[in-house]
Amino acid sequence: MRPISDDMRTSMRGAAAVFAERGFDGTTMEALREVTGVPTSTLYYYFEGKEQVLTFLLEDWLDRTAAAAAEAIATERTAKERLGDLVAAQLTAMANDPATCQVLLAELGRIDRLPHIAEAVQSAFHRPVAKLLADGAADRHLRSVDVDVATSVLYGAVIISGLHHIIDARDEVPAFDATEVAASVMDLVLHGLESEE
Amino acid sequence: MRPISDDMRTSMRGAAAVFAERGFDGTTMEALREVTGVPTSTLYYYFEGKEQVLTFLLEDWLDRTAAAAAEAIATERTAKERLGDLVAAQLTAMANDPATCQVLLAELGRIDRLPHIAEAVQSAFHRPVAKLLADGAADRHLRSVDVDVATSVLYGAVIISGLHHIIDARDEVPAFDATEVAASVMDLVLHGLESEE
DNA sequence: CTGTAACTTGTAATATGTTTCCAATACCGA
DNA sequence: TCGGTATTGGAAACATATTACAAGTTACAG
Repeated sequence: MRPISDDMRTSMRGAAAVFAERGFDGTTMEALREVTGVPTSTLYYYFEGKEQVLTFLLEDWLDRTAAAAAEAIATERTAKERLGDLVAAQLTAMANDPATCQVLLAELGRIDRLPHIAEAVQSAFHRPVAKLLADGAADRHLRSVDVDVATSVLYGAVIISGLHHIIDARDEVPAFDATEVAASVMDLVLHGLESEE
Repeated sequence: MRPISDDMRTSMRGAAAVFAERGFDGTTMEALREVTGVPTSTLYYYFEGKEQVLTFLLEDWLDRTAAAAAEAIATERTAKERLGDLVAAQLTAMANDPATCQVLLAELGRIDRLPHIAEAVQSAFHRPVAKLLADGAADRHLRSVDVDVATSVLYGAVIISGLHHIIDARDEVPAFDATEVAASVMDLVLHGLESEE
């Protein structure tokens, strides 16, 4: 893949929507040409094929999300509070780019064959959570739990809740109120389901 | 789609593994013929196309999972206990058929265009959970929470935890110890992350 | 200004794979 | 046996990804 200029990056914006709507195989290069305005030949000049167009979009979004996540947790607040901020940041990224996010989900099943994407998911979702869980155990605001289980649970909770709202919202952007959803999810994840009686 | 005989159902078993390994578009009808032993013409006689082969596999698995879920919650135990049983049943279904499960995840993003599948997911995952949450609020063993949020969170937690283990396990069947994973997930979901100090 | 290399795009060819069609054969109930 | 349905092989139609290539355009170093 050749280096992508900012112009090209902007042109490719709309491509995610096509993948989201029609699925990978339902998306023709012709459709990408139509929506981006970039001629097919040019697409092949920059990308090695259709799949690379897709992975470019995913990595681009994941990188931005990872940056937002890193920023969200780099404060002086308690680990518990920062965990809420992190979830809110992740959901905000989802709400603001529902199409890409939907496509990412569609690739989750074969993520083991897309090492770059798997790594980017780690950076944007798992690693920040793992860090906060460790911090939280240290500052005593969070229970000490199995980090692997907890990151999976939290990742699943965030991504599926977000996807649920995205599908409900059809094509609106932002697809949902990230702060509100984050608050609901965090309430559940922090306090659990069990009655305190 | 013509009615599928039990013989044919059995023949199609292996197909999910191909979809899981190569992805939908990477899977050729030729590969399906090879792995199932069913000639291409016959596949087209029964299914309207490649996509319908896939949705058949998903519905078949989801129907079985829904039945297992229904059975798991039809006991005299408390709602809290039955919730654990339900999660264990769902994870067992996943562990026993990792390929199909992986493919299901891969279709989650476009589930809004597969109404049958969406409905089957509701039956196998969301509705049983929703019922138990209501029961649990009634019998006071569970907190009264927003059902929509909680079902999404729980669904995400289960499916992503399961997928995580499936990917780790590569091709082993069962892919992981469902009882053990269910216990970890339930601990987290019931008690939450917050420290009780 | 000019030459060179990189960028961009249209057109045409090729390769792969899905899907349709149809005729031949096997199977099965009345 | 007869009539219909199920099953299958083979060929052909069709769509699309991908490659090849030539020609136009731009950026920029010298």
